[in-house]
Amino acid sequence: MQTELAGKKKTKPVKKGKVNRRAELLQKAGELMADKGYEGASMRNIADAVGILPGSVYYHFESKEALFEELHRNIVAAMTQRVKDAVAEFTDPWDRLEAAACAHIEGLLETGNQVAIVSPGFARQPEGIESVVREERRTYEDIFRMLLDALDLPEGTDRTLMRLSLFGTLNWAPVWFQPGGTYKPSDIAHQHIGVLRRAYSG
Amino acid sequence: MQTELAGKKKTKPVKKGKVNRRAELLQKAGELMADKGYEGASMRNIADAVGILPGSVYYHFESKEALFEELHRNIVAAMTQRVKDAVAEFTDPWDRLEAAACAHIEGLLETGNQVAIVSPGFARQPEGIESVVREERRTYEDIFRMLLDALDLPEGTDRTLMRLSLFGTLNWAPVWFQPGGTYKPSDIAHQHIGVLRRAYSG
DNA sequence: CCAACTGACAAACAACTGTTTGTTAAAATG
DNA sequence: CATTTTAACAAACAGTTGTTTGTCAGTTGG
Repeated sequence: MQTELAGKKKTKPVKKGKVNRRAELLQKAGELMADKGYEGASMRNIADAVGILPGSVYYHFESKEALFEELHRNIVAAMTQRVKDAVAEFTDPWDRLEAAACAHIEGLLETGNQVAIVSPGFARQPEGIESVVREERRTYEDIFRMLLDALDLPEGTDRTLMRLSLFGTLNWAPVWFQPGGTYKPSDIAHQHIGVLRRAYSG
Repeated sequence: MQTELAGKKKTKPVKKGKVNRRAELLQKAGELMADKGYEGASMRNIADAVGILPGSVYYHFESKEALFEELHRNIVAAMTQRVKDAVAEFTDPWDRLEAAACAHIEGLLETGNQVAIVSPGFARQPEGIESVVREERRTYEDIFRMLLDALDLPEGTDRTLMRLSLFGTLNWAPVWFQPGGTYKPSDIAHQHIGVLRRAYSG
C-alpha cells in the first residue's frame, strides 16, 4: 500500500493517481443536462453517473446552480476559443464568418450537444444565475457581431436580423440533426452563409 | 364506457350556464407550459390557475400526458388553419411562402408563445406521446415542403436545408424576441424570405 | 320524487427533488 | 507519529411531483 516516492517532488495542484472527480462531475452533468435539461438531470443522476452518492456532490459544488454556472462558463469559454481559432485562419470577411458559423455548429453538434446548454430557452435554466449566463453568452455573440460588421453590405442592411437568423438556423439544428445522416454540420453553416453571399455580394 | 348514441342523437354540447372548465384547463395549461415548459407547469399550478383542486383535473383529463396531447393537437390544428388561410391570399410562390412564414411566426409570438409548445426540444415533452406529436408536426411542416417545391429555383438547390434554415430562424425567435421592441414578428419572416428572394430569383 | 350523473372537494399515496447532517476511512502534512 | 485535510458514505430532511381514492352537493332525466 505504501508507495515509496524516492525524492520525487510533489506539487500541490493535481493529485497523481487520483481521478479528478470534480471534472468528472462537470463532464457527466454536461452530458445529462444536454440530454434532459437542467431540471431533468437530477443530482442523483449526476452522482450515479460518476459512481458517487448524491450528498457527496456537495463536497465539490456548493449547489446545483453553482455546478451549472461553472459548467456554463467552461462551455462558453471552449466555444469562444474554438470560434476564434477557426476565424483566425481566414482574412476575407465572408470566409471568416463562414468559419465562425462552422465552428459554432460543429461545437453544437459534435460534442454530444453539450453546447445546447448554452442556448437560452433550449433547456430551462435556473432563475438565480440568469444574469451571469446571459452576460457570458453576450460576450460570445459579440464575436459574431464583429464579424458581421466587417462585411461590406448594401446600405441599410439589418445586420442584427442577419445575426439572429444565422443563430436561429444554427442553434435550431440540434432539434432535427441526425449524426451520420444526409448532412454534415458544416453543410448547414455553408448553405446559410452561401445564401447570404449570393444575396449580398457577387 | 362509451355512451352509445346509436339511435338517439344525444349531443353533449356546451352547458348553457356552465363555464367550460375543460377548455379553461387547456387554455391555462397552454399558457403555463409555454412559459415554464411541460415539466415546469405542474398539475397544481394548472388547477390553481382555473381555481380548482389538483385532483379535480383528473375528472376532465386522464393524465397530464393526455392533457398535453390534446393541447398539442389543438395548437397544431390552429396553426395549420392560420397558415393555410394566409397562403390562400396569394398566388405568387414567393409571396405564398412569405405569407406562410409570417403566419407561422406571428402565431408563435403573438399568442403568448403557446405555439412554442409545438416546437420540439424547446420545452421538454413527455416521452410516451412523442410519436403522436411528431406526426402532427410533420403534417404541419408538409405545408412548407409544398410551398418550397412550388418555387422556381436553380437546379441542385437543397430545398430541405432551405426549409430547416427557415424554421430555425422562425422558431428560434421566441428565444430573443421582445414584444414592443425594434421588430415586428413579420419583420423576421420578411427579412429571411427577402434574402432568399434576392439570392435565388430577381 | 327519486335515481343517476356531473363536477368538484379533501386527503392521502409513493416517488422524487435539492440539500443537510454526522460519520469515517484514507491520504497528505507537520 | 500525530494531526489535519480530503473525499466519500449513510441517512435523513422538508418540499414537490403526478396520481388515486372516497365523499358529496347540485343538477338533471325518467
